[in-house]
Amino acid sequence: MNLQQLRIVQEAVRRRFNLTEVAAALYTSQSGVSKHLIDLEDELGVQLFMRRGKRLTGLTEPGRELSPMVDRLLLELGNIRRLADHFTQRDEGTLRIGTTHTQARYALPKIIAAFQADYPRVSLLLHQGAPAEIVAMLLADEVDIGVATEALAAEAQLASYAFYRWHHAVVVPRDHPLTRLESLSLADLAAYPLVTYHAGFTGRSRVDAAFVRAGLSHRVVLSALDSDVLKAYVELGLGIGVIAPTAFDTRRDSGLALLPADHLFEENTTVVAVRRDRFLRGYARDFLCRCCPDAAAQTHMSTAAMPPVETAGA
Amino acid sequence: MNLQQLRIVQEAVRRRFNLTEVAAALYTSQSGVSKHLIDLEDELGVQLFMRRGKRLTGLTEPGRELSPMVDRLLLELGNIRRLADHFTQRDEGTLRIGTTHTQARYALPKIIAAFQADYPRVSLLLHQGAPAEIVAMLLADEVDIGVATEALAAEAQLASYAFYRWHHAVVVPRDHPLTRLESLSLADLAAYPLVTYHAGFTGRSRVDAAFVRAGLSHRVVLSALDSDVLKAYVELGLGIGVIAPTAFDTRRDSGLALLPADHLFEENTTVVAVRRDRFLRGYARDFLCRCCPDAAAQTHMSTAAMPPVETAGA
DNA sequence: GATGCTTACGATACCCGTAAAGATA
DNA sequence: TATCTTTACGGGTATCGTAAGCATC
Repeated sequence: MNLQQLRIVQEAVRRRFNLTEVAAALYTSQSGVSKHLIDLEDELGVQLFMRRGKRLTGLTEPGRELSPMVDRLLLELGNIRRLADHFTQRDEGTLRIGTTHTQARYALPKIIAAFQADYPRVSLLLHQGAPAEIVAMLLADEVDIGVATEALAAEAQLASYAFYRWHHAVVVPRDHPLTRLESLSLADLAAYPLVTYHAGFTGRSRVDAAFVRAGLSHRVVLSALDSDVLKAYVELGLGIGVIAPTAFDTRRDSGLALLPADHLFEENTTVVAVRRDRFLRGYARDFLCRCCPDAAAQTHMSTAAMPPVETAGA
Repeated sequence: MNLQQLRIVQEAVRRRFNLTEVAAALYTSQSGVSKHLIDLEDELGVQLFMRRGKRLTGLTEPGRELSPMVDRLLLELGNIRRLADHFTQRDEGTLRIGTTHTQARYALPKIIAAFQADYPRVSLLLHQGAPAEIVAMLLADEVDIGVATEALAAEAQLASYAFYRWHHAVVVPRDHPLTRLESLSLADLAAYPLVTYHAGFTGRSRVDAAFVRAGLSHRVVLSALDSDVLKAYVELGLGIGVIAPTAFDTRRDSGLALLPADHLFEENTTVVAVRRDRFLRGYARDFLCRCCPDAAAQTHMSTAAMPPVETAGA
């Protein structure tokens, strides 16, 4: 049994059992890949992959149980590699951030600019996606850090930290009747068609929940996943917008008015999350701390108690 | 980087950096061990071991952080091996149990006999030790299962399950004045010299706590770690015994009388524990379930290993 | 016929063990 | 001096890649 064999198992699962792809991904020959898998199955004495003729089609039951073990083992291998890099190339490397449009466009730029200034030798990679995709990216080790309002905090494998808290706000064309009200009520809003986020994005669930709780029925005439699109349609008069106020720029959005609605919708918390069992390079940890000062405490490091060096032998 | 190098790192830490011993333990040459460590440090670009001249004396800071990662990685490697054995040699192998004298002598025999009858091809290994040693054995992967009343439940890395609950009882010579009392009080006991367990054994802390709480001072004239020794001294008239009632055998201990004292001391729970992140072979899991029926739920298996401790956002 | 897996085979690199040398206590 | 680690060197083996052979779709 060796590490390359385990890497191949993992990659085979990820690539849906196409060994040609696996070989390409691992920069090796597919004949070697094939042999390694057969050797491993031989050594373990268990068939891990189901086959239809020569082609692999899936995992056997032992294979299904083995797969997460392999993942954890290789994750730990990555931790070792990262730990070494952490000490040798202190401020050099890559930081991969998975985030939603709204965060990438409005919440992160300031932090990223400051971070880049302090770590000029770190290249940043922004992977944009839906919250559920960000969770998947974190779990598959495709990004180091995830930022979103939804989905992250619910995943037990992730440690998430509060980035900022906010309430939805209402955006309307500058001359809209709602701008003349002293204070908004949900009933006022329900009278108009709404324009807001897709389900699963940027706190959409909170928006719906508020109306349901008030016994009002609202009509979402258009839902989209990014705030810019929403604002564009509000400007066209399609409906009134319910968006994250971070996404409102007084200067740029001069054709629109932002009406606070803190009292109407439940609070949202945008969080930054990392895989619990993954070692974070120094600069990655710093990035996390810049977003969430209260994350300074954690940092995973040596959580698992060192085996007592002393009582072992004799 | 390869698995052998990591095994060597782990063994070097356990053997306190004596590479000659490491080589012996891993059935290889010490020159190879030395080279592997140097190669690994080269590849990682970090010195892992502190050296005085040529001798290794300890871990550097990177080494200290790396060590637990290596342990987790190799634990996972063991899980893979065990999983394979689980499927190939279903009811064949070894079961290593770490336990205290009292459990080995009185609580386990019946279960072990039944187990052995059902799994004739499994060899059992009883490692006897103090509760703290049992914890160390579990963490160092020297035993599969631990049984004790103390120490186990307090360790976050272990999952422990209630085996049985009990209260301390009093043992006295057959004709002792205490046998004539309707019911015992702590004050009655405090009048005599006591014979009971060592600190850290079989609920000793509960015994002391009871007297302290009652504002009484008790004198332990002899403490020992096994119940048989205690009973012998009680029989000699050295003092009255406070022991686990499991350890009393009406026929064999005919020179003694057992006086219940459920109302005097707090309840103890003897537990069976396993390392959380360790895969249990089928028969090992069965043994656990025979002791603790409510352990049937757990079993680690495909449940993404819960990383130790730390919670964060919500 | 295109794609994908396995087998065969030769070159390379890696790993191990013996032996000798160097360092430490 | 005895113990321990490193370096040197040679033999064996495992790994890898190319190429050919087959199965699947």
